[in-house]
Amino acid sequence: MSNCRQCIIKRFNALKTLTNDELENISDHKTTLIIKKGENLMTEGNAINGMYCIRDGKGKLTKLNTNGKEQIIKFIKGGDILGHRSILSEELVGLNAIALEDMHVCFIPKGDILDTIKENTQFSLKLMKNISHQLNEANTSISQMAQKPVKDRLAETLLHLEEIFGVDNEACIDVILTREEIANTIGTATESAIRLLSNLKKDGVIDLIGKKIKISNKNALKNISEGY
Amino acid sequence: MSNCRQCIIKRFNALKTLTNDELENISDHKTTLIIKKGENLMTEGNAINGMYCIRDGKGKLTKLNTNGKEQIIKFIKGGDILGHRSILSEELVGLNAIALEDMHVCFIPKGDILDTIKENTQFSLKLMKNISHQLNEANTSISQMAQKPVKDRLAETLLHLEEIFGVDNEACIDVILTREEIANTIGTATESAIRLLSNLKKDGVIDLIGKKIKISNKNALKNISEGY
DNA sequence: TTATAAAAATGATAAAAATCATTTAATTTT
DNA sequence: AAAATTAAATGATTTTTATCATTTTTATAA
Repeated sequence: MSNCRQCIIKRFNALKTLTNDELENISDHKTTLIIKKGENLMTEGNAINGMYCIRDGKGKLTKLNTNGKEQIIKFIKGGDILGHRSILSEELVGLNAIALEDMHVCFIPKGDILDTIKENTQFSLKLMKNISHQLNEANTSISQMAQKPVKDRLAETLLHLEEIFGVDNEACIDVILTREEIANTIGTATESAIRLLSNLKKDGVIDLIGKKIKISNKNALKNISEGY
Repeated sequence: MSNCRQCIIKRFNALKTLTNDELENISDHKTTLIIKKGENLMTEGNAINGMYCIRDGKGKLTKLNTNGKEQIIKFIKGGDILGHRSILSEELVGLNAIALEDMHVCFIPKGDILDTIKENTQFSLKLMKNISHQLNEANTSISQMAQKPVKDRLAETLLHLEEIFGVDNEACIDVILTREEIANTIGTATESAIRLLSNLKKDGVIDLIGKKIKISNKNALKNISEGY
């Protein structure tokens, strides 16, 4: 089992503020797990007794609506932390975390997280910064969901996906999503998402190579996302 | 100028964790201000150098969309704190805070907040809890905006408004909003909001008394908000 | 109080988006 | 590799929601 001190993924999150002693302690208590594609790491409505740190793999955070439809709230990848929101608010988990591909994840017990918060102000501040930033993003999302038409939201989402996951060696957005998942991200019907993707392709703004999407005219896409 | 130790509004927020010494210190540094109806307490995109604690008065947190439309993200009232998200994430203010009626507000400089975070773990934890809770609410909001029809969102919003602001002596929701503001909360056109309110009245679910709204059949409204 | 402006209400119409139905293509399974 | 399943694409249609136009009501100012 690997040691947290050697782990380089932590430099992307609040765990980078930990002292060597704190890291040793967490190393001793952490467990590592493999989440296979399609499996749940966290489930909405459940209690949680620790925080997850994603080592690698991509995933989605979703919410199940009353009508049974999935809403994708956020995408996750290596370096992201999960579960801290629930621990800090002392509420049940609010979102499902589902692997889009096999993931390697470390689990750190709640007690260690709370102890570290009490001892290490820098860690506290980084956690707060993380959640505060997420809150700001969520507020922006609400506004866009409420006021932008579906086409604009699709453009926005494609730009966002490229920003998060980067591009592969063929310049395609480096994540594989079904059309349904894209629809569930922008909050529309699958057929509408498919149609709008086809239109963007016809207009030369994107390229569709199987399930992969390549942004071929980023400026045009930005304009569309802003309603032009 | 009043003293924070005597202030009872703080029992509704993170400031209740402060020691007497900390309260004295903040009392010395705080300023009190009156925000008249319609005025801004915070403005989107601005820097902020402190945290606000609302003593009384009601307000709205809004975001201006690219098309110039206002989206109401959240309602605020006495006991709520503002600006801490921006301080903690070290980002610009994300929302406008606008008074719906005259407000009394205290301003606490950023330095005092950050000092207190470092000294008082309970205060830190309460702040984190506050933001974590807000993040959870925001995520729920995204999901509902994306997937619920306008009618359901209106029902949801009316229930939410009653929960936040309570009712007056005539059992009306105790806040005065224009139809446009209601529309900007649920993310629809003003005319649509008006029409749906009229329908709810016709169906005997609510009562419209001038600008005041009375929920006359809460169960029916709950069912509507859940899509039945 | 009357004039003026702003907000609310309502009808008619247009645009956006969802749903249903079917076909085509891509994956999986046998 | 063929069959079966699932996902993607596309057309036709309906539903939802927005926009435009106008009237009525309410609030504000002269």
